[in-house]
Amino acid sequence: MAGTRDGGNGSGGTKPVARRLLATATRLFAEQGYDRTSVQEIVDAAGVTKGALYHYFGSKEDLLQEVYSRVLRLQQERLDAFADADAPVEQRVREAAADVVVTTIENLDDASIFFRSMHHLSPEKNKQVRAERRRYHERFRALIEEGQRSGVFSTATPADLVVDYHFGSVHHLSTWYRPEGPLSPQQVADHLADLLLRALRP
Amino acid sequence: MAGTRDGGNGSGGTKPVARRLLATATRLFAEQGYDRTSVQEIVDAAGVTKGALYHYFGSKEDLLQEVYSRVLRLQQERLDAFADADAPVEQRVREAAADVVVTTIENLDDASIFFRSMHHLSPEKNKQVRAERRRYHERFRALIEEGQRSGVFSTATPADLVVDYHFGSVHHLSTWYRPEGPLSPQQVADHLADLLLRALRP
DNA sequence: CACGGCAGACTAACCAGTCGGTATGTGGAA
DNA sequence: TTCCACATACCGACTGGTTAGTCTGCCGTG
Repeated sequence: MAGTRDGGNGSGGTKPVARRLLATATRLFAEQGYDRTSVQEIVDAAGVTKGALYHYFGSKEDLLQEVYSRVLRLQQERLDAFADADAPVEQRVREAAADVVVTTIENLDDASIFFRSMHHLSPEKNKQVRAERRRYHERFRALIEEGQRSGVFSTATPADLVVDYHFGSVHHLSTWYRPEGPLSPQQVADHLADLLLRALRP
Repeated sequence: MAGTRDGGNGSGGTKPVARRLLATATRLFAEQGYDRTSVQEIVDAAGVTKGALYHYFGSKEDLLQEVYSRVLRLQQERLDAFADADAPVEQRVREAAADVVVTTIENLDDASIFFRSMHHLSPEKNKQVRAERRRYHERFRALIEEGQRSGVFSTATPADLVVDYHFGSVHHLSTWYRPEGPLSPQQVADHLADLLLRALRP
């Protein structure tokens, strides 16, 4: 039934038109929100028609989910790499905390869609996204707990709350960060990671 | 032209029906999002008809703006009170930081609407809301800067970023906080304020 | 009787998704 | 080489359904 439809598969060879459609949709969703963006607008901006869009994607919602899974995959991979590295906990946390800030800023459109439009997904897809998000959260929490057990981090705050505290600031980036501002992504990331580490000092 | 329309004025004597409509709309917007909630749903849930709603409000968007201005008014008042108090900076920051967490949790519906649906407002109204938010932000920043100047807070991070860091976590509350969870609003608030203060230690 | 408060049918606009049709490309048989 | 069969890629008019907002009129109260 799916024909050439591009479900939500791995990475590899997506067709140029499909890629352009997804990129255009991402931009428009970020600018105007999911509900305020019509399928017609997307195909017009991408220079094709509805026939093309529905040839590659099953529904408007599928476009949204594609954005999510791309972001989640990317960030999970990066977190795993930093967490598994061979370095002191303190440094691994700092690098992971800073990295998620940089990649979030570099994909600010995806991020703002992610945090603003998740509730537009159908219950099943929403559940799936939440599960992936939890996996990410747990991985980060484990890292904090490791530091707390080994005594380099304070145990004054439950690790769960610490993670939510930091990801709050990441979440918030799309609200206030502007590329034309005075701070580079890396500078912002270093500051935010520093705040986290300072808060965790015993 | 406005007749009995309730623009977006002060506090005082709003009619019961108008209050019920606003409360119902707030709940539905928080549950389903602004765009996914039809005016028909709101009036059905409130036990009236469209005639009543458009008698008291000029448009669906006006309902949204009412939610915003109520929250902003409340939080600005409280921040001013804490900031103007006669106490050491450290304590004033701690109390203000904790208070905004408590009041956000106590009005979690308003908060999630606020952070998720601001982009649904028309440009003018959006601008107005942003201006009020900036006022709030600046007040908080001034407090941090005062502490930095007097040496009780580290100057390692620009005050602006510190404010965004903390409000990120406040913003984020509506994503993860659940009333049935293990922590009371006050406990969460104390933890988050503590994290902020610990991060600011010189 | 005048008017605020509200009912509810109505309208004009819009939108996601469908579907029959067309163009382009590819591989194999004659 | 020519021609046919078939699939992929895409077009765009159309449909069924929904929505915000309007408008006419009723009804109880002062």
